Amino acid sequence: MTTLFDPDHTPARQVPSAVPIILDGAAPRDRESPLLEGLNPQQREAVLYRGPALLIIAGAGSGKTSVLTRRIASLLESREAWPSQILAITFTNKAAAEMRERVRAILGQGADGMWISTFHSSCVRILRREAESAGLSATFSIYDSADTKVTLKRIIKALDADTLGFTPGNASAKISKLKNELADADSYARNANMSDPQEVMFVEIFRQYTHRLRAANALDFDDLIGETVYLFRAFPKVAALYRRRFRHILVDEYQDTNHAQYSLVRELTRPVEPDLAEEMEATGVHVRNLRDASGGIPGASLTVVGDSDQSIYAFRGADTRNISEFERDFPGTRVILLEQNYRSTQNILSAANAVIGHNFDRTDKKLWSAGGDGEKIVGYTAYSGHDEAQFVSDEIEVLHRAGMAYRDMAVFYRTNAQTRALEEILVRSAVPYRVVGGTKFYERAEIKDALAYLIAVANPNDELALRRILNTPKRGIGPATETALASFAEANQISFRQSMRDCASLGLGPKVTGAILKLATLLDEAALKLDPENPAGTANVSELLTFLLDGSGLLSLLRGSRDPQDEARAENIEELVAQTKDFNKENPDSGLVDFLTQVSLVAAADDLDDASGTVSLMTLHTAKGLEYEAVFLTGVEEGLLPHQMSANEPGGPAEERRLFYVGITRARQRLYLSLAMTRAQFGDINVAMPSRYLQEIPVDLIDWKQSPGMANSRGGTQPRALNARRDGFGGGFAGRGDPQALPPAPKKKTEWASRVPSQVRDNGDLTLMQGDRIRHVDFGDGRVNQVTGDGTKRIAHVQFDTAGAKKLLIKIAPIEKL
DNA sequence: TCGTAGACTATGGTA
DNA sequence: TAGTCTACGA
Repeated sequence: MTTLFDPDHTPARQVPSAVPIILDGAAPRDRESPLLEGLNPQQREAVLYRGPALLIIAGAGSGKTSVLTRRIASLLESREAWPSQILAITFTNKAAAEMRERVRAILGQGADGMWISTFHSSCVRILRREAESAGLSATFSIYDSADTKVTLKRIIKALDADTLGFTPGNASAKISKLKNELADADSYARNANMSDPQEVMFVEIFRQYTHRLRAANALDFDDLIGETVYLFRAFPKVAALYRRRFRHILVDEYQDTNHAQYSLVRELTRPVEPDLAEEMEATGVHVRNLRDASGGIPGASLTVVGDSDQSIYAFRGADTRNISEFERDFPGTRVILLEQNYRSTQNILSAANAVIGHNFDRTDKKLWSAGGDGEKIVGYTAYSGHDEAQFVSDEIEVLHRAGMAYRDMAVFYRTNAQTRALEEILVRSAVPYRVVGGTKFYERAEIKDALAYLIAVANPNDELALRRILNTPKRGIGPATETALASFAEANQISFRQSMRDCASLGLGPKVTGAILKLATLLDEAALKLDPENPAGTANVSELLTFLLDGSGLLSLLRGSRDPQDEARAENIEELVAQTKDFNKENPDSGLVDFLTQVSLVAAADDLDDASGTVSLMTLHTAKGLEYEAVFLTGVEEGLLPHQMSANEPGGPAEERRLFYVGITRARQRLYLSLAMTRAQFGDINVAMPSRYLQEIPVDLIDWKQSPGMANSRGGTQPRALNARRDGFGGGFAGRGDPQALPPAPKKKTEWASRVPSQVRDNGDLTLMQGDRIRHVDFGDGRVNQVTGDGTKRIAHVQFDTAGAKKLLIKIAPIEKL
C-alpha cells in the first residue's frame, strides 16, 4: 500500500500541483509509480492525462475500473487534488463501493472524504443539504416506482382517466420519460396538443401527480436528478458552492446517462463567474488558490468512461449521443481507446465482436486478447425451458467437479420470469444458487409496511406512507374511512396526519375513531424520540422501529398468525430490525433519514455477495459490469432475446444485440449459449425460434451439443444438427421426416452461417389418441396415456418403454406414430 | 368492515 | 400459472 505521506515515494507528486501534467501515450518515465504497474500504454495515458475533459472509450473487460481508481489515486497522491475535491459517479452502489474499496487499498485513509456514489445518492445528498432552496423539507421521502404507481392509480381513478386508456403503468412511464428530459407538467402542456382529450387528461394527471408529491414532501427517482439540476439553475450561488468544491468529476458508464444526468454533469462542470467567486471570497469561502486570471474559478476537470456498445438503458432515457457528442460538448477533449481485453478468451471475444459488428452506426472497435483462444463456446438447443435448466444444472456440476467454484459461475436470462424453471431444477439438483435482483427485500409488502411506519415518522406529510399503514395491521379502518379522512384533510387544507388527529369531529364510530387516534398517538410519540434539534434524526433507528412494531402489533400479529407465509414475513421484519442495528453500529452519526435514504437507493446489483459460494442467477441487465469464469446465457430465442416488445421500438433490436453482447463479454473462460424450443408462459406453452443473433456468431466458434434431457447420458456424439441436414444449416428439430418440412435456405448468406435451427419442426395435424404407440427420436418407443389441450397446444402424456413418463407438445415433438 | 370466490391480467430490463 | 383486483355476502 502506498501512503500519501511517504516523502521518498511517488515521482508524480514532484510535479507542482498547479501545473497540469500532460503526457502523450507511453511517455517513458524515469521512475515508475506503482500506480502504473502492469498498465498498457493507453491505460497509462488514461491515468496520467490532465486536462479539462477526458473521454475513455473502454471496451468490455479492458480494465476501466482499474484505470479509474488509479486515476483517482494518482490525483490524490500527487496532491493535485484533495479527496473532498473529487466526485466519482457510478450507476450502482456496488460499483461505488468497489471503487471506494480499491482507492482505499491504494491510498488508505488518504481516500476519506471523496464522494464516490451513484447519481441518485449524490443528488439526495445535495438536495437534503439544500432542501430549503429547493422548497423541500430535509426529510423528504423518496418514492420508488411502486409508490409512484399507487399515487398515479389514485389520481387516475379520481379523474376517471382509465376510460381514456390510462393505467398507472403507462402514465408513470410517460412521466418518467418526460422527467428524464427535464420537462415538467407546465412545459409539457405548452407544447401539447390541447384539442386532444387524451393529451388534456395526461397533462392533468401529470399536474396532480406533481402536486401530490409536493404536498407529501416527496420526490420520485427521476426528480432526484431533475430537481438537483433545477436547483443549480435557479440558485447560481448554491451551484457555485458545488462547482468550487468538485474540481475533478469522474463518471462511469457514461453511455447510460440520460439527458437529466448529462445536464447535471454539465452544471457541475461549469466555471464560476468572477463576480460570484469574488462574493464567495468575501463571505469567507476559501477560493483564492482556485481562481484563474479572470478572477473566476475554471470548470472542473471531467473524466467519463463509457462504451456505446454496452448501452442497454435506452428504455429509461439513456442517450448514447452523450458519448458520441462528448467532444463537441466539451471542447479540448482527449479521447483514449482501450481495446485490449484482459478478461475473456479470444473465442469469446471473437463471438462478441461478430455479434456487435452487426450494429451499424457505431465506431468500430475490436476487442482482442493476448490470452489465447480458449475453449469453444458451447451451444445447446433444449426441448423446453426445463430441459434447458437441466442442461445448465448438469454443466454447472461438471464444471464444479472439475474444480470451478460455484461463485465463479453465473446464469443470465432476459426476463425475470425465466428464473422459475431454473430455480426448480437447481433446487432439485442441490446446486447452491442465489437470484440477484428479482423480488427485492425492500419491495416485500411486509418490509414496505414496516418502513412506511418509519417514513411516516420521518416525514409526517407523506400521505402515501400513512395510508399504507392506516389499516396495517388490521384495525378496522376500511376504505370508506380512509376516503373520509382524505376528503376531510382536503376540505380543511390540513395534512392527512392532522386529519387523523382531528378525526373525532368526523362523526365516525367510536371503535374506528379510537383506532385512528391510537395510531396517530403512536406516530406522534415516536416522533418525540427524534432529536428536535436535528429532525433528520440521530435517533437510534432500531429502537424507533422496535417501538413502532411493538406499538402497532405488526410483528406480533404476524408471529401469531396461522398462515405459514406469515412466519416468513415475520422473519423478514426481524431481518429488517437486524439491519437497522447494523446500520446504527456502522453509522453512529447517521439517523433515521439516512437509513431510509440508503434503503430507497439500493439496487438489484447491490446485494451481490461475491464471497458466498453460490451460483449467481440474474438478468442480462443486472449482469453489466460483472464477470464470471463461466457464463450460461439462456433463452437465446426470438421473442425473448430480442424481446418481443423491443420489436416496435426504434433501435430496439440493436439495443437487444448490445444486451447479448454485454452477456457474452461477462465470461472469462467458458461461455454456454442455450435456447429452448418451447417455453411456458402464462401457463401456456409457446413455440420458440432461435434468436437471430445466434447466426451472427461464426460457426466454428460454437460447439453445438445434442439436445438432452433425454433418455440416456448427455454428450452423445451425434448432435441433432447433424442428423438433420448436411448443408450446414437448419439443424435441431427441423428436418426429420417430411423433406418439405425442411427450413428454407438461409435468406442472408453470411460467410459464417451458424448451424442453428431456423425453424421448428411441425407435425401439422398429427392426431394421437390414448393407447397409440409412438416413436420419439431420443426417448424411443412409448405408449400414449392421455392427450390434453387442444389445437396447437395439444400435449401427449407418454409412457416410454425405457425413458419413463414424459409430456410432449404434439405439434413439434420429434415423434412419429407407429 | 372483512373474507372469500371468481374474474382478470400479466411477465422487458432499473436507480 | 399465479398474483391482484372486484363484487358480493356475512
